[in-house]
Amino acid sequence: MSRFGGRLREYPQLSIDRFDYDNLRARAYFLSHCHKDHMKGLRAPALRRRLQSSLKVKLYCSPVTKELLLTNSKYAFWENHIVALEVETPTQISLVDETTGEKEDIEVTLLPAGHCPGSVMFLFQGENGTVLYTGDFRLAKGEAARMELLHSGTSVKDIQSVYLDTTFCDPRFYHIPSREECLSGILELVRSWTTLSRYHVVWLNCKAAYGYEYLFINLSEELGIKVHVNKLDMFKNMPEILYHITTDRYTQIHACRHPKDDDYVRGNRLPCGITCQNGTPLHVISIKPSTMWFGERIKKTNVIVRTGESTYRACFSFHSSYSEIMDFLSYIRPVNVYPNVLPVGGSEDKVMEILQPLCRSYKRNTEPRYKPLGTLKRACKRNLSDTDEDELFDTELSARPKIAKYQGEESKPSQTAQPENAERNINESTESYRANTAYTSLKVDFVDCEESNDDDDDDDDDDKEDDSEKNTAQVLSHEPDANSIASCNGIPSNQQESNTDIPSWDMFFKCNKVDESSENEDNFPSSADAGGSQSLFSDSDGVSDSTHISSQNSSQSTHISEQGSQGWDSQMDTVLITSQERNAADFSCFSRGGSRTALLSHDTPRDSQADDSRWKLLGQNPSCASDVICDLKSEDCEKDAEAGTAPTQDLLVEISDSSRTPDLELKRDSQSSSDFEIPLTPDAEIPQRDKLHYLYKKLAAGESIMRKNSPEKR
DNA sequence: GCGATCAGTT
DNA sequence: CACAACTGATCGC
Repeated sequence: MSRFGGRLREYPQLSIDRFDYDNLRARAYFLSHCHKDHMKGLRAPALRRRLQSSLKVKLYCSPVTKELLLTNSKYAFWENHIVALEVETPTQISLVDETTGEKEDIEVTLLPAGHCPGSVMFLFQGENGTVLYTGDFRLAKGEAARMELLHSGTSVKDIQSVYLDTTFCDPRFYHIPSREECLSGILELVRSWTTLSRYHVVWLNCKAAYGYEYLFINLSEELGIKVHVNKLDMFKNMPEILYHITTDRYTQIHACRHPKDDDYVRGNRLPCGITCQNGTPLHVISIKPSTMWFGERIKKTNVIVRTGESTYRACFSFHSSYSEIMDFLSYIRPVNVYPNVLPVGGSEDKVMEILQPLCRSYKRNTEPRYKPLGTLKRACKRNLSDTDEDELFDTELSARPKIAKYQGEESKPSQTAQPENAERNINESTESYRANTAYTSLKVDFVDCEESNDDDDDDDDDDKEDDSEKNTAQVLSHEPDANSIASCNGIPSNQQESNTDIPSWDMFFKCNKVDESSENEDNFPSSADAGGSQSLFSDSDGVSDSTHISSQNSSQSTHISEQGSQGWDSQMDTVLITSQERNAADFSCFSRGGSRTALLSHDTPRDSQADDSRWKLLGQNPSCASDVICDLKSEDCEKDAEAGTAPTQDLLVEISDSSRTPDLELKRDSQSSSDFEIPLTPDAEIPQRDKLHYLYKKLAAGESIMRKNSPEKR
């Protein structure tokens, strides 16, 4: 929850996302998105009075945010004071003090934030420097590098300060599965249930906030089932969304709410009141979107967890993970950074310890030489291409490559950020700090790959969380490795980036990233094991697994079939889908295909240019580049998709997928995995071109390999 | 009576 | 698991 006071140090005459106290005297207001914690004071009598006596005070926001706001009658009085600014369109605004006549101009640019429909970041440029207020955001790694308006030419703009969404700025939240991974997991779960009969329905236990729309859209598009919601008038002018939601209760997917909805659902009644259709009782399962995170080393990657007989928890996050935040900030490299949010158990000091080393102001102290201003520069297109190549060959650690790229491209690569960080840290003296920061950027990407070396430390953290799993965890751990490796090899990474570009909901949000981590729910030995084996690449397991898995699958299928009761409870409970799996699974295909199309403009059937713009408003714009990559990916995806088994099987399939994934990969993986858990094997780290080529060929041939999504991160 | 705040719940 | 919201109690204008 935002605790930002509303004003920037550099431009105190503006108020952003806060409208009370001193903000009542602002010369201009800005609203990043329509969540209540960013709207404090927005409908207070005091502000309302001020508007009535002012001709010049305006509230600036994205077109979508304006629409959502004005649909609520409580904010209707803003109607003549709201100015919708197109996303990614620099706009000059005159700030006039109505009492003194004093005037100042400032340029503001809205950038897609990927948090919820209409969410944006504000980039201000004026006399006191360039300042970026992120609002709440979820951007996958590398996305900042693709935002042209954050650049001047091929380099990142000189940004004085960043006011940052630090919701998950804690190493504990190192990794959060990508939107795609989460979406694919949910999709397959919903598919598996709703295909059992028309009386099998799913209730998505979403809170009232905006932000789940892309989930509804994707489920609707993939399954052909509209989502029941309480109201949809706020989307009346957003056909892309409107088309996929309904107020007709007789649909198989519900996201409706009721004060006692949990009780209702427990009683097999939907929040909208229905319990049966055509005299036939409904079979309801509930899926609660919630944030799941994984430490750097965590191995499990389940994005769906069964929490009861008919209840599930699905990974979902509106905010960037720790590694995403670090990637973002390390790319921007502002002079200063200010947290907008205090992480749950954290203090401002702690957050600053993590963030400051990534700022230029901090650097100076320790190392002047290392990244002077603007080291991170990366053109969009370039990035993509670079990434591809790099990933493929660069090496080993996808992560490094990235960093290297960022910094390296311009300044010489001599050393990456690490040195600096390390030094700084030392100076600063904070250890934890060091660990966090130093690695963060780097690790993020490669942790898995390369690092078998480094990580040890990190791992520890993860372990805490994972504890329960342990044994399984180990197995699982392999998985991550595999992934990482794979990614390292480059394929995944490429995919990732491309993915980022591609995802269908891109329009809405950019996602990307994939990782592997794993997590959760432990317990189910059998399932867990399976999971472990699942690792796409996981090697050794792979073989045995497949068998094993198959059994599980069957169990799952059973489960899914509904009653589950028997066999699966024990095994299934926890189950579920690992991110990896998903990646491999169709979803990735879809997303890519879709996204890609989206970019191309197929995306949604109706998308046309107009739509595109709208989507941008909603969340993000299709990233610029990706095309080439996208294509490649898409192909892969398609192939994969084809290869993919029947939809219903997905859950099962996914698991199996991982297992089946490819021997080839397994080999590597095995190495990698072994590296991970055990010592490092140098070999493992360094991908070899031959292998890479081999894998590529396979991909080209449509043969299964690793999942494509996995990519980005490492 | 309305609004803001806080605690508790989901 | 955290989040964004809602509910209800309390307090002040």
